[in-house]
Amino acid sequence: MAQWLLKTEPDTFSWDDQVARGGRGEPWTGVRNHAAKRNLQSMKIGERAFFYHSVHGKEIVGVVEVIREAYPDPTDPSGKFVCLDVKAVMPFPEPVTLVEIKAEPRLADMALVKYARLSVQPVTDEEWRIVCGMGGVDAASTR
DNA sequence: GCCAACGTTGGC
DNA sequence: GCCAACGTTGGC
Repeated sequence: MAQWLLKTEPDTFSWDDQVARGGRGEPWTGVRNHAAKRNLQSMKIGERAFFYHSVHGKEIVGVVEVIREAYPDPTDPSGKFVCLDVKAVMPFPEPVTLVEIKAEPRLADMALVKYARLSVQPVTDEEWRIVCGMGGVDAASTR
């Protein structure tokens, strides 16, 4: 089971918006980058992803679950890119900020640090555990 | 097929 | 608001 990180600008689509969608979930559209597209296509139903607020907040605010695997992005006129659906699983009691992640030596290799602009990123098992711990949740409870 | 110019993203 | 990083475009 792989883990992921999805970036969104909260002005456009925030954690609260995601929670408001409930179990119906929400299509994760707008990815226009091939590295991110490959990651989207690797994501399987039931896998978890961190929900990251870029620009405003710059923090991981919760965990979402993939409920529909990659399909053509309806917002892409070229038809080349894909999206998938996610639903909210749980919020982080303590959002984990980019500053905190950068200050944690064990997270120095996180894609969020090394490839700041990649909007869909893989997260390793160890990174998942560390970030969950910093966010105040037991990593096992996110499964 | 190379690479300079340009546009976009996102941290600061 | 600036600008570095990086992806994309288009001329050659």
